Amino acid sequence: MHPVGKGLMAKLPAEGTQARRFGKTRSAQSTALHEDYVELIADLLEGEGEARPTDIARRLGVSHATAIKSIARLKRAGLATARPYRGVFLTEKGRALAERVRLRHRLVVDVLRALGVSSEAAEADAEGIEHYVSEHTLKAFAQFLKSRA
Amino acid sequence: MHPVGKGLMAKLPAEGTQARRFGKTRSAQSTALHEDYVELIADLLEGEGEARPTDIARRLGVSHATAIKSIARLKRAGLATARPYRGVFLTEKGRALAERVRLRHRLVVDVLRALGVSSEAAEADAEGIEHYVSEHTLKAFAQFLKSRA
DNA sequence: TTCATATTGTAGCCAAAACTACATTTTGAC
DNA sequence: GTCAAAATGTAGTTTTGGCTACAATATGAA
Repeated sequence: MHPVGKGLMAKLPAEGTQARRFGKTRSAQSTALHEDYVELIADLLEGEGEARPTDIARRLGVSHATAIKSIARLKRAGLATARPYRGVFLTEKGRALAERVRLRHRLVVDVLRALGVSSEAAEADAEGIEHYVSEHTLKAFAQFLKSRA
Repeated sequence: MHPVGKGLMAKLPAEGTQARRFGKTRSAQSTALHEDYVELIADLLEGEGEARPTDIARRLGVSHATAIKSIARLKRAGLATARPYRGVFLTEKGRALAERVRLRHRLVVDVLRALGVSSEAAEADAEGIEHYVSEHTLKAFAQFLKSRA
């Protein structure tokens, strides 16, 4: 994927605490969109049997042109396949990503709800939050949920 | 706060569950950068007495040219002031935003730590997560922390 | 005071993600 | 089988956020 960041985290000054608090966010942005699309496509394929650009666009709240362009990027990234007028499908890599994203999404929602956030807000916020939860934090979330089950 | 979202959630198809799970994320992206910059500038002003573009760039891990462009956007947004070769300052609005961002950041970090996430991971993840935590969720976080104090 | 160096600023390029407007293809009703 | 409507695709524009390369300004040592 190597979105943009090449020598980003390379020579950080390491002066004090807030030196490395930033940086990762930037290259993660593009990943977030991929994840949203892949997650939705997986949902559509399961629920409707097919994932058409118009449905994707409607669900994401963007124009169909935007959706089609993003799907092209997904293809370039090796996450999806799509032939003109034939709908969108996920590659093996895409399916794996979708599965990971889905698990993570559920975990984040569950944690938020456990903390007293309403279902609606939990769903809404998780959509943004989930893209920034590291593996480490994810594990902590799982353990927390298990401990209070 | 009303970050950007105007008519986004307006005419959603409301078909089933995952209809409104997306959308907000998109327009929130630009806000996140503003928040990062304002937060950092406030830190620098407090800690160093001044916020120079080069320091900002280094801390954010971007080139100084990028930082300067972003500072220009901050100015356009009424969050900062800056005169050539004179450093960057925050407007009243900018300071208010910085304060809100800082509070929220601390709250997110504290919650993550309370859930068993290490300090380092909590700091790192919070940097991404914080931009997507709604007021509602923020309140729940505060209450959760209070309840287990 | 001069001048090298560091800082700051400007210009120009690129890719992503959004849009509108227009063109093409499919599909379903007839 | 035709043809209108819906779906899909394409083109061109904008803003953001990133970069490199180059120009201009400050600053500090000598």
